[in-house]
Amino acid sequence: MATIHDVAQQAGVSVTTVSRVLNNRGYISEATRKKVFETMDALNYQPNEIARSLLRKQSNIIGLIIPNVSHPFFSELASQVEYYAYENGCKVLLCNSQLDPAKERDYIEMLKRNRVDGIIMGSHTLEVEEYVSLRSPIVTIDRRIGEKIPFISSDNYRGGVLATELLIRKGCRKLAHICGNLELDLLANSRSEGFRDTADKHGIEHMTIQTDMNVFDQEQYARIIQELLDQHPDVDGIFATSDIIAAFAVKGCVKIGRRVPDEMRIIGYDDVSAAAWLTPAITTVQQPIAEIGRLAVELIRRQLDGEPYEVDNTLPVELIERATT
Amino acid sequence: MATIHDVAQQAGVSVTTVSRVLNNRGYISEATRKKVFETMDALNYQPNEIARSLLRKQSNIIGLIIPNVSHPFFSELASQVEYYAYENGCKVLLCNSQLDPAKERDYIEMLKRNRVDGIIMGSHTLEVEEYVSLRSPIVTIDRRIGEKIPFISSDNYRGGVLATELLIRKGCRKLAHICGNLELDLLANSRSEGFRDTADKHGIEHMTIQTDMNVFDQEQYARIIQELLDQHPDVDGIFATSDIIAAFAVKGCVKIGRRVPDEMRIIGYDDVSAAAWLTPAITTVQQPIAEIGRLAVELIRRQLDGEPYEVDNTLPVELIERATT
DNA sequence: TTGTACGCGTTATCAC
DNA sequence: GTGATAACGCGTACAA
Repeated sequence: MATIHDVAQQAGVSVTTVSRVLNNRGYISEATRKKVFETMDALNYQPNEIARSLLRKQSNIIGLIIPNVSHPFFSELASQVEYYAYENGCKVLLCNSQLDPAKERDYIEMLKRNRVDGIIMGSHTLEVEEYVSLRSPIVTIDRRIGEKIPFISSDNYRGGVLATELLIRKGCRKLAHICGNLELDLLANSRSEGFRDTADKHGIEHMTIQTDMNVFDQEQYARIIQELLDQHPDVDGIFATSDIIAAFAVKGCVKIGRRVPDEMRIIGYDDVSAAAWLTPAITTVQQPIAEIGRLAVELIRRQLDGEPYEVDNTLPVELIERATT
Repeated sequence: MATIHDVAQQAGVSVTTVSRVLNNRGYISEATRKKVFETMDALNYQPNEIARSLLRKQSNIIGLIIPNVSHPFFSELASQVEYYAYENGCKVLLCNSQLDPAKERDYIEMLKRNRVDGIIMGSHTLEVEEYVSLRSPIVTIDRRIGEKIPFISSDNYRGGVLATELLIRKGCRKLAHICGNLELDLLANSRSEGFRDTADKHGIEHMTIQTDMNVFDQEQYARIIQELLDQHPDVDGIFATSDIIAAFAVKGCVKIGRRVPDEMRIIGYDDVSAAAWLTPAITTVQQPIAEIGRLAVELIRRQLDGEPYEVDNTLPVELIERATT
């Protein structure tokens, strides 16, 4: 692959001149500029970004660490992050932690060694201390890990309240809430609090079921739903912490002939696109995924540029009523 | 951030020595090795991969260009690619082309400038010539672009045959096939041939509907289905080119009271995980997504290492019968 | 308007 | 066993 020297030699100028036309800096005569451009594409020259990065001490790469892109919520988030990163001239390095602390740690170190501009953390299996040691700009999604480290999350508590109130308003008498593993220190856990508080306030019987820490374990979802329907036949309303789990709840009901929404009302969380095209379409609490992605990239950039930024970025949620309630 | 010089100075040795312990090369006394290691984590030293890459002329980065990760098929593919890349000590750069030729071209050039180890092309909006010019190892998914460039695809023709035969066997009298835009030069187009040939062979009436070139345009899917059901009420079997489109077909039927599978049989393609947890679960032609991802990474590595490799990697498909047939 | 020389952080080569 | 030094490809003072 041709280097800047090759171009310079071929064009009969110095490397400085080539560099100048490349970066459009300083004064150069129209003649040399043209000649340089010509030899550049004659040689099919592509400037070596690695050398540039080394010099500038910036890679223009953003690391995105999430449990797994194959989960609809994270795939949509990744899509948005990529979109806004591209708009800002950045590249996205995709890291699936699988919620494995070793892999997450490994990825963090890899990103540091590669001098990424910043890290968007959507996976949180490590202790807070491990993150603060890294100096590079960081943004967390759905977890607070320090006084000055910006985090983005939807208004989880309010989401829990909205969902629960809807179920109660629709006449549910006994509620179940299926959430992620509460051992993980996530802001999403507030959904459970919102659920509990609201049910208590209305004097409605309720229960909460945690999933394991595995990523997106569909068999587990099916099993949990089945056990719930089996052991608590009087439950007539479910608030699931994701649309996928809600979909499994629907499936479990259909399987045993429980009619949705007449005999069982179900509500999810996230509003991934699947929630809309499922049959029946799932009532859900919408997170503003595009805004989360946009903000994540912006917060990295702001830290990089030394601009002021908000630490607490709690975004509003919206209840989307569809066919399962 | 500390450099190798800082470590050397602090430890009272030369940079060469530090480099040696870092890479475990040559002979070094146990004493110095220990001392170097100590100062390394005292300074929280992380070797600069960018400098390494510059020297080695290898970045250990694989570029993955796909239409959009938010599409379930590509999100699952991306997940697998990341999995196997990680196993091979590689990183994955995520590039969504949005099926926009300008963005795809832009990403290709970016990847070249960043001297990636190889490119996995899952988006194909450009002419063949534009790909062959890049020297770096490349693997295409679902498109053949040259005699020596390896491609991976499922056995699309056979998938089309299997799906169509099933519909016919189940008693369908008039079939509709919804495929992607046939302007795109994709091997997936063979599914349509398999469909047509099989229907012809059995003397079954059939029609084919193309979608636009937009990525994952859900409103379009809904519209196409509605028009189909509206204008061709006698169609009683649909072969969709993706599970998502199949899901929209189910939704459209439910909406107008057409019972699935009694009055309308529907079959998708891919077998993304959603196909299993949808209600009803979707009958589909399974692509071996994990194997595609594994192979893609391996083919990059083989080209890099100068090992022999297969050009035609057509993988077997499997018909998965579920509730929509 | 253009060229020379140095440094970015590493590793490989050769010398001691 | 260990240390100087020259690359890798580029950008930028500084000089001309």
